[in-house]
Amino acid sequence: MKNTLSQTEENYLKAIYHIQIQDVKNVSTTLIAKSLTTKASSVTDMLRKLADKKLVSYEKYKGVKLTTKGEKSAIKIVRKHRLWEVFLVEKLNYNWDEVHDIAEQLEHIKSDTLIDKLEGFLNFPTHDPHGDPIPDSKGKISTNQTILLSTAKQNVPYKIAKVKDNSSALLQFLDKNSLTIGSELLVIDQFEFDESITVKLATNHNLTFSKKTCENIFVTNK
Amino acid sequence: MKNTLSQTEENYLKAIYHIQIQDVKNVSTTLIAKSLTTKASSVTDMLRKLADKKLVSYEKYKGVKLTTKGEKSAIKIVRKHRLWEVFLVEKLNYNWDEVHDIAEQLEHIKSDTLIDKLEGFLNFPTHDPHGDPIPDSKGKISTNQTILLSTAKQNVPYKIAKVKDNSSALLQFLDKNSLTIGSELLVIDQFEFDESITVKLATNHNLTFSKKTCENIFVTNK
DNA sequence: AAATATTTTTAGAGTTATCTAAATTTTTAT
DNA sequence: ATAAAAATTTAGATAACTCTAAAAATATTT
Repeated sequence: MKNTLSQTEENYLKAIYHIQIQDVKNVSTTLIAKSLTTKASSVTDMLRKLADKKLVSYEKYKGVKLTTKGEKSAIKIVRKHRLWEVFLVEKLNYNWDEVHDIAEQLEHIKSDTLIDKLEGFLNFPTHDPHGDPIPDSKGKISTNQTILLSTAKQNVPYKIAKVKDNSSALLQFLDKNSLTIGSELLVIDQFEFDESITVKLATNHNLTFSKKTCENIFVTNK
Repeated sequence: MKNTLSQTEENYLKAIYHIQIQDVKNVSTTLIAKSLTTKASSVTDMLRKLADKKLVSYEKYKGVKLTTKGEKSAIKIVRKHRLWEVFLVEKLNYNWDEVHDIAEQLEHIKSDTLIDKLEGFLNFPTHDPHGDPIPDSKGKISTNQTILLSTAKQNVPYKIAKVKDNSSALLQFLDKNSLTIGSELLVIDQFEFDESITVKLATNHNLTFSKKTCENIFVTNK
């Protein structure tokens, strides 16, 4: 039952996983190709390979879906990625917008013990620096209810739970305003004109977020 | 000046480096093949490739030598390997005989900042868990004088400086006898018959090492 | 429903790293 | 110095992953 996946295979599984939990619809060849910046024809080849290994169920022209086995593998990779991100930020003092590429490499390190030891060393963090939940060693993922800031109600205390896309731009913007996962805020104004939102922070400062920003920040009830 | 090496290329450079600093003679195709458990013909192919990249100087049938550029790359990999080993042992509580394979993977992680940050986090260790020196960020390697235990003088106080081969067997043997890098000892007897050596430890216990063991332990003056 | 556009797959080829088997060169032994 | 042995290289193949271009299937538009 040796199940050695190549880095490429792991990247495909992860990509499929991320599309699958986001888009409700079909996981298509093109979406995968886009997500991995590769060509559709390459994806087709790999899908056949992953199907042979029973990691995905795939029918020509019909899109793809992770099997239980494939999902387990994908979650394992996500777990590794997020734990390494915590390590990089908490222990090596990286900024949360700098860690993605390195974690992208570290997530492929193969060892039966490493990641559990790392998890212990980091004191069993539940979320990564971007607020995404870290699957436990059994693959279980805590799901705390979050909503987009753009849909938040006025005058209800929220805190920032996670950011949607991990692009440096947004992360740096938050950093510049001393905001991070867990920062508390209250929506005090919503402007119909450009759909921007003004929030009051714990520091009593007010800040206005653009529509786009609000659609990339998840909050949870305080 | 993009100098991206594949993992395989890095492994070849490292292998050549290790042979080069050990054996005074020629670094031959066969020695490299043995060290990487691959075939001589594969080595020939790769040597040509590395020569094209000016990482080694290579002439058909004449063996190979790292260029300055190649040696720099090799030392960088060794540095990474050893720093990761320290991390695994000191922070994740691995045993020193368990870390080699994982470090073998971690050494290939590419980042301009990671390894220096890791070094700082580990408090600038000078030696890895096996006693091998860790090159600094400029590639400089501290060379402390060490000799094989088999050539040690009687009644001169030494301490264990490093172990020659990093095989689990020897490391476990040392562990079992509560010996580690830095343990002090005094050679009190040498037997011509089988070339074994009896040493007195700091604990006042005596211990007899076989010839083979003595040829795999380096000591330095206390 | 037919025409058009888009998506997906297939076919064929390139790259990297590997191998086996045969040929060549170097080294060692007689 | 010649013959035999060992080391090394070359030639030809294979496997994994990728690509471009063309063909086939599906989806969209009119």
